[in-house]
Amino acid sequence: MKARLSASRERIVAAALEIMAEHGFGGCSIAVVAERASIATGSVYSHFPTKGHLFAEVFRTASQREVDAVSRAAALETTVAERVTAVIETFCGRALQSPRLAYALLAEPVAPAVDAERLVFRRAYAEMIADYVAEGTASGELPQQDPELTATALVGALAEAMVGPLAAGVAGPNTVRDLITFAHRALGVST
Amino acid sequence: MKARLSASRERIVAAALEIMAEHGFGGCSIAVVAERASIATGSVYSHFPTKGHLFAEVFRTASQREVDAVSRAAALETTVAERVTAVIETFCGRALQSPRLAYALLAEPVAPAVDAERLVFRRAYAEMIADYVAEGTASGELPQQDPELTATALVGALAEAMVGPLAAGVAGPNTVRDLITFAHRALGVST
DNA sequence: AAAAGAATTGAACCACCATTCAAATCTTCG
DNA sequence: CGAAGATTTGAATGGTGGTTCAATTCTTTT
Repeated sequence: MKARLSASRERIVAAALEIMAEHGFGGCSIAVVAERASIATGSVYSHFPTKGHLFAEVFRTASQREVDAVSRAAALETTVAERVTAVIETFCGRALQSPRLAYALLAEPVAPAVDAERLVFRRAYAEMIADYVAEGTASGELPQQDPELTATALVGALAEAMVGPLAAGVAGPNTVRDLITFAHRALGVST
Repeated sequence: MKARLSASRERIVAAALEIMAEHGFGGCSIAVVAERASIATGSVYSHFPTKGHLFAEVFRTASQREVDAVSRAAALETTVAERVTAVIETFCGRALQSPRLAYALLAEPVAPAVDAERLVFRRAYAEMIADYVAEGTASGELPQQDPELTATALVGALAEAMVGPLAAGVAGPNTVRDLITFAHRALGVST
């Protein structure tokens, strides 16, 4: 019984995730999500108070997955330079693999309730990077700087550099390599 | 007669600009704009086919103004480093002076038709900066790099670094200074 | 000054979609 | 098995706000 309840809740989220990865948030009406989850539209409201709550959770789930993947990749490395390289390669690699999803998470116009989650998403990246930068300045690998600001700016740089390729459907073969160079220079990695 | 026509067209755009600078695009319904312009709601449609067209033009007008101001400031300088400094100072200074407008242009969720103009807006900045970067690599002031990518990444970095302060209403006193340092490092300006 | 044409008015229309709720179905327990 | 309670159904509701259009007002022309 409880199982059935949480099962259909998960089916709703899963259905919404699929649709959003295919068509973005724009294609996600309650009716469409309910149909994909094989339940009635009204039943969605047994599990979520409003559409905003549902899609906030969907956004959170999808973005957590991304942050985790990037975080895991970075953790395998040791120097700040290597970690930032891993962050960029993973971030860009995944974005180019699932462009519709990446666009939805990074840039698609959405309702304010969902937009708030996007700030959290970007801050999660920024905090991860800020930690590495702080390590680097502490150890002397990097010159003195405000880790928060550097990290925020880097996240912005990555996101912006991806939006074009995501819209166009392709990235130049050197985009990722050049972004890594950009980031290393910006951090002050000694060459 | 013709004068009257284009006069009220301009009044519509001016009214929409005011409202958007005060309340963002969210506060801009056709009815509100028409009222501020002292015309009937229906009359808006004698000048613009749809709401999207109107606000695309409004967005274009506002952003052109910003790009021009930044461009003018940069043109007064000579080295790439100084020009980029001028770009950042002008960009951030104006954004912090008119936070509601800056937020609307940079980050506010909007209809897709208007969103398309945002890409143009950001590209205009990126192209300006790309020209300077190309100059710099040609003259040897900067190391070899892809000017387009560097410029795009810098625009993203600036925008992202401003969103927080715009939402909070204030920027740390060192934000602009640190952003300039970030940009100079990223470009490879020799210290 | 009057007729023809253009522009303006603003209330009504309509499409869209989130949200609701009474009826039907299913689950649990005496 | 049958009653009580919980869940699901999906058609109906409602709010929002862009868009339309017949009636009106203004401008131009003769």
